[in-house]
Amino acid sequence: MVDPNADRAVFRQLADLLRDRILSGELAPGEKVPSELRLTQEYGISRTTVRQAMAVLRAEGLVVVDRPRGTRVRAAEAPETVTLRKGDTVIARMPSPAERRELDIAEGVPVMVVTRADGSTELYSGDRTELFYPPVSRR
Amino acid sequence: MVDPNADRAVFRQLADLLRDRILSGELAPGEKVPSELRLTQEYGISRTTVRQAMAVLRAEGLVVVDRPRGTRVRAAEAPETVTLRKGDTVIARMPSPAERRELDIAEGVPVMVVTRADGSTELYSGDRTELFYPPVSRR
DNA sequence: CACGATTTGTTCGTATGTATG
DNA sequence: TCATACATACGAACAAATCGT
Repeated sequence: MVDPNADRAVFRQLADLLRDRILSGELAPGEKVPSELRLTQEYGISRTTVRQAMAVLRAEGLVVVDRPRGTRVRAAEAPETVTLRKGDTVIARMPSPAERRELDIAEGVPVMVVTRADGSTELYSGDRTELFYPPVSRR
Repeated sequence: MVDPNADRAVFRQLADLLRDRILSGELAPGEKVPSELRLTQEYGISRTTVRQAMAVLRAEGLVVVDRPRGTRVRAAEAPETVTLRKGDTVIARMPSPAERRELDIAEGVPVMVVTRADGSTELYSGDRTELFYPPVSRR
C-alpha cells in the first residue's frame, strides 16, 4: 500500500490513498475516516506519519475533526447564492483564525472577498456560498 | 513571549506572533522568517513545535518555503483580471496537489472555480486572479 | 457517579536525508 | 568539505473530551 522506499513521502502516499477513497465516494461525506491508531496498525507506520497525512487532508478541506469522536469526511453544505453586481471584483484567500471563527468556517476552506463597486467588501465562505452574476435583470 | 501554561497551544501562540509580524509589515513580503533553529533557541521550544507553527502559516498562505534557503513571507503577485459574464457562478476551494502543480499555486492558496453559463468551468489561482464584473461594455 | 476505553491534541527527543552556499 | 535549513520518520508521554458499562 505505502512504500517507505518510494520517492514520495509515506505521509503523502497515505494522504493520496485516503483522498482517492474520499473522492471516489468509498468514504462518503459525514462518514468516519479510520482512526489514527487504526491507520498506524494497518500500514505499519508511526502516528506522527499518520497525523501528517491527516493534516494534508484537513488543509485541503476534505476532512473535519470531530474530537474526540473521530475524523469525518467533510459534508459540504448546500451553497447559498450571493448576487454580484456590475463593477464588483472577487478574490479568494485563506481566512485568518479570527475570520474562521466568526464565519464558522472549517479548516481548509477558503473565503471569497467581494469588493463592491463602492469600495465596500464582503466575506463569504468559499464552501457555503456561490457567487452569481444574473443573466437578466430580475423583476 | 509564549507561555507553556496558557490555554492556547505554544505552536499556536508562536503562529500568532509571527502572523502579527507579517500582517503588520514588520516582516515584509519576500523577507526571510527566522529559521526553525533560531526560533527554537529564541523561545526555548522544540523544533517540532516550531514546525507546527510554520505549518499553520503555510496553510494560511502567509509564508512559502524556499528550501533549503529558508522560509519567506509570501509575496502576492499582481492579480490578473478575469472578466465575468452574465450567468456565471463562482465558488472557491483548496486545490488538489495535482491542480496546485498544474497552476503553480503555493500551499495555502485557494482556487476560484468559475462556471460559465454554458456549463464549462475554469480554474483560477485565488491569489493571482481577480474576477471582475464589468460595469459597462468595453472598447 | 465512577471508571476505563477511545480518539485527537500537544510536546518533547532523536535520527537521517537532501539541497544550497 | 562543512555548515545551514527544511523534510521525513520513529518513539514516547501526557492532556482533554466523549462514550459505554
